[in-house]
Amino acid sequence: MNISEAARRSGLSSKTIRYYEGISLIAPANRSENGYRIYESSAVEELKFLSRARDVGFDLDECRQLLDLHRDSARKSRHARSLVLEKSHQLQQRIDALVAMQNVLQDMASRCHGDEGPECAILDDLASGEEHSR
Amino acid sequence: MNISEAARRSGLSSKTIRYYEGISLIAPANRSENGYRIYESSAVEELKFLSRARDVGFDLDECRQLLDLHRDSARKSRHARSLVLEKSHQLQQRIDALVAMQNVLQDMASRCHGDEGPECAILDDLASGEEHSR
DNA sequence: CTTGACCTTCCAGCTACTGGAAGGTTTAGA
DNA sequence: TCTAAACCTTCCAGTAGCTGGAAGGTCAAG
Repeated sequence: MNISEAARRSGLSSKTIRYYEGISLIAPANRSENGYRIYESSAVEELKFLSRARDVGFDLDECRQLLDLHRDSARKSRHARSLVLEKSHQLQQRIDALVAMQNVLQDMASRCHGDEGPECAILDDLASGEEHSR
Repeated sequence: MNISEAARRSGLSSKTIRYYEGISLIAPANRSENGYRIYESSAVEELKFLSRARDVGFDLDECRQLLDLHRDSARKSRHARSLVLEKSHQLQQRIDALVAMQNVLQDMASRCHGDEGPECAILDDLASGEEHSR
């Protein structure tokens, strides 16, 4: 199949597939006579794997490691597990940070009249660096 | 004061301050005879404002709008409020997405032995695209 | 007079793509 | 048979928000 069909089946864009090939995340696709890339369903499986790994938050370097494990029949599952736990921890930290930001925003909004006047708790807060009661 | 002192007081790096000047987020600093940038405390206040706005999740374009409002004595507080509510909404969406990812990771990790063997629920999930219980 | 800590400008690189230009190929239809 | 649409190719540039580093000027202390 051509690249657009592989894209459709994998959930990635054609651009992304070429990009992944460019950075050697996947093996170079075979080419047909006219120079078009050809994909087997096994290649599409790898693309799907990548798409899912990206979806749950892994960066491309981590995807590379996961793909290596996926391909390695002598792998040890603790390697995959440790990648997942580490990523889960990172996500939790990002979530905590975002929630903290959101609390500040909500607090600001709750104290701002939001009317036609210039008085504004939000701008005052940003200007003064006032502490917020969580 | 010199740039490093302004950096120390504002919580930004010298590099970042120069960058903000480069993209015209702040006015060009006056220069002393030797060409060094000089900062008044009023400039430091603007830098602090930016630092805080970045901290709660605003991107540089939004910071620019907030700074414009901050400087405008005829501003309307509903403009600031609407920026905050919109940002809050965006943060909530990002949080929801990250939480969903984290749930998937936790589920994967819970079903993976994480031992010396090759059998691995994580890699199987990524390979198969299996649905996860929430 | 040297050392170290500042300062300057400018250029490159980071992530993970995406958009677009310029051009070749294929296929369906008038 | 011509043409238009819809593919495909490569390559280059841009995105956000800095950060690192090179090459060089300045300044204060010892």
